[in-house]
Amino acid sequence: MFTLSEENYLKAIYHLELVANSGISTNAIANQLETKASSVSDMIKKLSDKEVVIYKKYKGVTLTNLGKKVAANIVRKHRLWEVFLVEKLNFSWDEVHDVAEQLEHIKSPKLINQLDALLGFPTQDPHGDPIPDKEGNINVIEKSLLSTLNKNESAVCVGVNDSSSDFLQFLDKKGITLGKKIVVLEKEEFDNSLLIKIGTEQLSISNKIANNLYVQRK
Amino acid sequence: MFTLSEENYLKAIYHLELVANSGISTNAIANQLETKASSVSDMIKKLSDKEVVIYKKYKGVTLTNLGKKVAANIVRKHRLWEVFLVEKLNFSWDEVHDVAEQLEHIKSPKLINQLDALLGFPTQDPHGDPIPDKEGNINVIEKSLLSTLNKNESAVCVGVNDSSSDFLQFLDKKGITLGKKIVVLEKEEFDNSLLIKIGTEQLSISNKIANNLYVQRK
DNA sequence: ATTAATTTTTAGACTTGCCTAAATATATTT
DNA sequence: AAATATATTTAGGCAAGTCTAAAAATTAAT
Repeated sequence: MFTLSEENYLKAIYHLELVANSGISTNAIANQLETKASSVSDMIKKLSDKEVVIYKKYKGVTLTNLGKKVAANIVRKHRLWEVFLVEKLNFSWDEVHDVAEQLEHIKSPKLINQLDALLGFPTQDPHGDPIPDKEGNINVIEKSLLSTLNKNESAVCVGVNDSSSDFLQFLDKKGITLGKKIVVLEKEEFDNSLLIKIGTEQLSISNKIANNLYVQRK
Repeated sequence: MFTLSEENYLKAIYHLELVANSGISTNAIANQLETKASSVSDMIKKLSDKEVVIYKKYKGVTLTNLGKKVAANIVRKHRLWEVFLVEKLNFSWDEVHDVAEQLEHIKSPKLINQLDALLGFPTQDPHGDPIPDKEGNINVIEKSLLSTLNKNESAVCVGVNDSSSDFLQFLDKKGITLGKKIVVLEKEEFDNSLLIKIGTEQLSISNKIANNLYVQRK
């Protein structure tokens, strides 16, 4: 069994490994968890004793298969709860993260299995992120950043890279929701902004926005 | 804001106050929480500093109005989650306690309000216990222990005094559920056991059982 | 290939919440 | 009312998880 703190470390390492190619540094974890490298060093020893990470001093850390499974299960719970909050309790997608952050630590296999069933076995959370199955496997869908599209290409919104309230509320305000079709009408060389058609609307989208919105080419 | 441990102490004191008439002793709390009196002494000082209990050394402890409100809110959350587990996730009434014990500590007013609405604003949990409202008020219903009924009296099951799995599963096995009508056919002087009619069945009920089942006289 | 800069680890301390053992206060007997 | 028993508090210590500051290792730069 893992403490709340251990679970948070495992989750952080799990997320960092998805984008990293080598071992995860103490500093990277400290940064992710808003804590200090010295605290991370301490905790990594405990996790290493529990055989969920491989740790060589000064060489960064890697999840073991067990560690990956434990971490994926926490992510699974987090994302299922997010779906629950949106689908059943009328939360909007910018309100779910903090609550799911608490709910993900509830320990009850039956609870999470029944929740999964209640929600109809969803495969994605409200932000388009994949929900790991019971074994921790995720179904990776092909997606690209909106910023990589060329003029006249069309695509469908499938996810966000930034889940901050500010960004999500901005998308709401502009009527950009998952599943919506986008066509790139113009691509401005100067500032890499895009003119897009979304529904019947035309919108100008800054590069920063386009770098945080995932689409699937159509 | 209160820590998990502080919340558990407040809840324990709240439950003890419901059946006590004077201040709650250190030992009573220690007993309820399966901890030591010395630990309770420590914690009570913290709770006193936070103005949720009144504490005079050696004189027991009492919840302040703030303390009552905080405690009632935890109980509210616990019982709403129990309803959720039974109504939405197909838990049986003997499986809900431990999970609700975790869920009651989740901090999100919106979550609990929306959950309340999803469940249709229930006033009782699966064991017949009242769910405090947002202000901490509870709707006390008139109820008696089955053991207090006399021969030929009839009543309806409305709650349990013991929520242990063993007892609840026993009731399931005998087909005794909340809402069922009971008639006392015989009362045995020797061992205080009862012969009751429940539905079309006749059942012999020991005094211990009758002392743990609440009914409403009809 | 040394030196300098950065990263990581260690050492020591702090807080929370718990414990045991001892001291003190209250309650109960006689 | 003194003596005994019980309840409560205090004192000191321990584990988890964090921190700061210093030491050690690694990486980068000259």
